[in-house]
Amino acid sequence: MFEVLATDPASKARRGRLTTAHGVVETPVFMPVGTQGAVKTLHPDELRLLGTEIVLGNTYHLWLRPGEDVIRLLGGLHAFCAWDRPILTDSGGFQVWSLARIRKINEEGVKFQNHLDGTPMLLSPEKSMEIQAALGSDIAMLFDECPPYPCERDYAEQSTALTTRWAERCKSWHAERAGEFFPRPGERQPATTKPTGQNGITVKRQLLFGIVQGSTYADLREQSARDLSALDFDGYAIGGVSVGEPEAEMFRAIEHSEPFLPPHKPRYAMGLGTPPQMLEMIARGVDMFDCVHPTRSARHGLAFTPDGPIHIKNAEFEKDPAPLTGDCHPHLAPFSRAYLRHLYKAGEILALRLLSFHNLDFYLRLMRGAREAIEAGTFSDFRAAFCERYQTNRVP
RNA sequence: GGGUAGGUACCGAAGUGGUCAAACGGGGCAGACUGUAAAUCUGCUGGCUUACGCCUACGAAGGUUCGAAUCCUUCCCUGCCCA
Repeated sequence: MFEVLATDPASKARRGRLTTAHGVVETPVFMPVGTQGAVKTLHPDELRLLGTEIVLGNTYHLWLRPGEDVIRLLGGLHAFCAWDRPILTDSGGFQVWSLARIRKINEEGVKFQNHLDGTPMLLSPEKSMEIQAALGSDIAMLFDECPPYPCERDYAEQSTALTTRWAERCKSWHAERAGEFFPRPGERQPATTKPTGQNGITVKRQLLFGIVQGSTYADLREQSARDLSALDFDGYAIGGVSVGEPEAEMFRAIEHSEPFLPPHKPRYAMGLGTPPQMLEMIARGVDMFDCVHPTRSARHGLAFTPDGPIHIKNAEFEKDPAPLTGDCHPHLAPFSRAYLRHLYKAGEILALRLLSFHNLDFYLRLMRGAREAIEAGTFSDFRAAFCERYQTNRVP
């Protein structure tokens, strides 16, 4: 399922290949976020044009609307949103943390009122697994409890233990029942489009990833990583990051978890990060990322460039004839900064689409660059050069 | 020509004696955004000043008053109605 193809001599960076039911994912990889079954503003053709290998969907949001039954009836999430490449679904644990107003966590699961109409609901490990199986994602995330930052030691300890117990329940349910949903009875084998490479491996089941918690406590991170490793998941995420903690804590969360995860399984840093952060994470042994930053920031007028992000709405670009970057994607190359600024300020939807496309291109290209650098054994130079330019040469 | 309603900051629009450099929108300028309740949110927006503060300002000019965007006089301009 996951092969490590090359490693960087000067860091923990790995070049890998993850095989799922809907195709191969080359790592390190960035996964655009498509919470409600859509990467906001973009057509699947555009995602393919970008070379997107895998996208995210969200259990919580799709459960509430339109409901997993609807999606199952329409042929599963891939068919529903016309995306034939891999999909990873997040379990809903994060949403329970981030938006459910009134929530009560107990051993069984989380009781809360949903954000749409306040209906009382219960999300449990089994329910999350069931929804994800019904959606038919290639990778399901286990249902965890994402503690806030900062987090008291006592709470973190209990929360981490709970996540581990839930992990066992997720695994049991998944092992016993996911097959009823996935692969879907009668579903024809997906016409897998393998973005790069072919490895002859076929996967006919939904993969399941564990999520390491432990907040900012090194020993809890270690314990969590060890406990989850013992459960033998297909991959391991590091959770409880991107919840408002300082960047240093984010890196420490990785450093405290990674050594205790099996080296032959993919590692996924949930919800991260900025371009330099991702390279730092790769150097610490992370293989997979997802983040709303490139797409949300795009909708707010931020465009990524090798010299750092720029606010396209700023007056300095009013008459700037240059494209966003010197080596723009051909899809974006015809457009000047002045035009993009105009579109944004005029409230034209096209601005949001073009900037989303551009930012994802920037992220995906950064990952391709990292992969090539790891293969070439030059990742450390690549990382240093990128970060140096990104952070110091802010040029309009 | 007569009547009538008005002229407030970049625009629209409140305010009708002191707490007004003037509410609120828009526009403009800047910032934030990390497992997406986000095409969202925040700050600034007369001049000088780090600030205290000072200066200039509610069509124009005079006046009343301790004090005027607010009251009085005249003038200029605009909308509408009548001739």
